[in-house]
Amino acid sequence: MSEVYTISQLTEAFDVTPRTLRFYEDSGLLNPRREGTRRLYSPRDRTRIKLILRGKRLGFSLNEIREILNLYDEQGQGETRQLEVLLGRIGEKQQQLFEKKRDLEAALDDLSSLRSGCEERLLQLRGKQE
Amino acid sequence: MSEVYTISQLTEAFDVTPRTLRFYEDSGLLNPRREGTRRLYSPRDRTRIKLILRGKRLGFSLNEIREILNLYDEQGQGETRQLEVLLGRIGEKQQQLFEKKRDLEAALDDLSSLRSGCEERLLQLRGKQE
DNA sequence: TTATAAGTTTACGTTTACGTAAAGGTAATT
DNA sequence: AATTACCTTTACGTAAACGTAAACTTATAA
Repeated sequence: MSEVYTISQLTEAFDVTPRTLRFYEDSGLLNPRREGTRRLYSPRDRTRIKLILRGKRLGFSLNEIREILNLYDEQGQGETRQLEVLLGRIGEKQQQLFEKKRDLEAALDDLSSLRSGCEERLLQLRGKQE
Repeated sequence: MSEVYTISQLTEAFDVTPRTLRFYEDSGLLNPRREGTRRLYSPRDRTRIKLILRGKRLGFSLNEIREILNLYDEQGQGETRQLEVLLGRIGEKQQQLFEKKRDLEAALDDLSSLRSGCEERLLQLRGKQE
């Protein structure tokens, strides 16, 4: 359980280049501490990278991903009003994800139909052939 | 049931600019017929636009989307070998979508947990307050 | 002690997916 | 006849998300 990671450990783990992690840092998505000039990433940084990359795979921009990460950050400040606002923003993001889920399921349905059609056609062709 | 659409009809329907549709055409994703110089889009073009935009929302690049559209196109050429290859490619795309679905569900789970935590915290605060 | 490996900053380059004029054609109103 | 609406092509501009090269530092290995 090493508490910290070097940049190369994380680039290997997530299959990204150093440039990518530095770019995310420039964009304000990561904040590794420094040992001299070297970056040292914490487990927290690591999970943030995981969230960033997952967000990218789902088609979110880095700006949208920043909003999501902020949700996790602002959770600590336990002030009633803050929490209420936060809950609203969480709800919006959930809504966005639900919409994506609908899109995804529609796409899966389309591909299933296409597949069925092909399989059927293939059976017919093989029937004729024998 | 008008069989054809002008560019402005489709830009309104899908909330995109003319530039976007022309760009998709330049990219080889659409092929509207022409009446003189004007573009006339068929129902087929229309459904292709729908597929393109859905693909974009799911984080696919236009190149990846082209691959998907090609699956639909090549379906007609009923030659056994062709269909077998096609079925393989359909399977790959389905696989990609399943992976995205896993990502999506993980993201939804995370947000649900975050939400629960906030709601719990909020209840505690309101308990103290009264 | 001199490579070698791993890290750093700086800065220009590149791809994708369009945005945004500019300059013009055509068809229906006014 | 001239305005208006809608369309066209051409072409340069732009934001996002990095890639890539150059020039340099620091620590470990040979």
